[in-house]
Amino acid sequence: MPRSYPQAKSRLEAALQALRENHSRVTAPRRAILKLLTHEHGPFTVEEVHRRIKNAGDVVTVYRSLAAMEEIRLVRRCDFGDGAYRYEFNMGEHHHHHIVCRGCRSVKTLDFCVADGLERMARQLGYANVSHALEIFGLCRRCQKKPLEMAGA
Amino acid sequence: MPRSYPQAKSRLEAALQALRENHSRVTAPRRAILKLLTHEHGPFTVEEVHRRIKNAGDVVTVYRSLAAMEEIRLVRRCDFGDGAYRYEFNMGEHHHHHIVCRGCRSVKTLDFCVADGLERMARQLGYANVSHALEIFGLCRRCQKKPLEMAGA
DNA sequence: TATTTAATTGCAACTTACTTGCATTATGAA
DNA sequence: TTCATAATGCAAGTAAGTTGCAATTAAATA
Repeated sequence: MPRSYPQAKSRLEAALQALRENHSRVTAPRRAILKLLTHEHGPFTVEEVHRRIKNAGDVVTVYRSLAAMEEIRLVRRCDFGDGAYRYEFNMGEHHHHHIVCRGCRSVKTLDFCVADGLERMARQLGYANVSHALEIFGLCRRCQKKPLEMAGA
Repeated sequence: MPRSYPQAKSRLEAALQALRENHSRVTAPRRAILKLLTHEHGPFTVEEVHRRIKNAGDVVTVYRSLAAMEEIRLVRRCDFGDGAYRYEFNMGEHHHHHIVCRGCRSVKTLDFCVADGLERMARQLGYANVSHALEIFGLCRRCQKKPLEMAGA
């Protein structure tokens, strides 16, 4: 059940504005991609974005658009370790993490982070440009009842 | 500079024993792979393991051997988000994490974990079979001086 | 508004990491 | 020593993502 964000429209407008400010162009595919990402709870694989959108154009366009958006920090790429990267809208929102169901791949968002201390430590160890990736995996309640979907468990 | 583990030999013996106890067979490729993993500081990609070993046989064999070893928890797979999984020897050792240089891909091991609390929380939220993936990325001191290697930065 | 330029797209071909099927080989239990 | 079956090697196959290039088009400028 696609959950809609509040203020999705203004988020979309802000995103398009950010594109323009970065000498990127607002095209039909990009508009459609951002509409999906700002209106529904992701993250989405490239394939999902492409499938769910009418004017998203070629899949290659989706790849390239998302890469461009990631570069200007409109979108964040996450890695659930299952062979396909996922993208979620992340414009200035604070850092957060996910709990990912190994069965149905549903995602719960945690709005805090426990790894700030680790980043600080890495900086003290002399690293620059520090970041981190943290994902929690498990089997959600529904999937615990459906043994067949327990692929990755 | 490959750093050698203390007690590497006994670790290797224990690993071979674990193979046998799991109805797996000790073959030349597997012996060679485990020798590398127990004697040098990883983690290594499949390609690295294959390249560095004389009797490792076909790359397919390395893929299959490492997968088999992962299944019986002799080896842990980690994901630095750069398109190739890495494997490290991890036989009963406690859970830990890495700081990975985005330049040279060198790895520093942290012998503790901050995500236990998160796992507990996920379980309270109803998830079963909980695990997590956490990696820290940064540019190590050496790579900060060599701008050309800053590929992923 | 018309012109211009450079970003974006679509297509097709390619790369890379990894997997699978199957006949052959060889480990280790009996 | 025999023998079941685990593991290997080879070749072919996937699947995700990338690249080159000509055609298109957004938006800056005249």
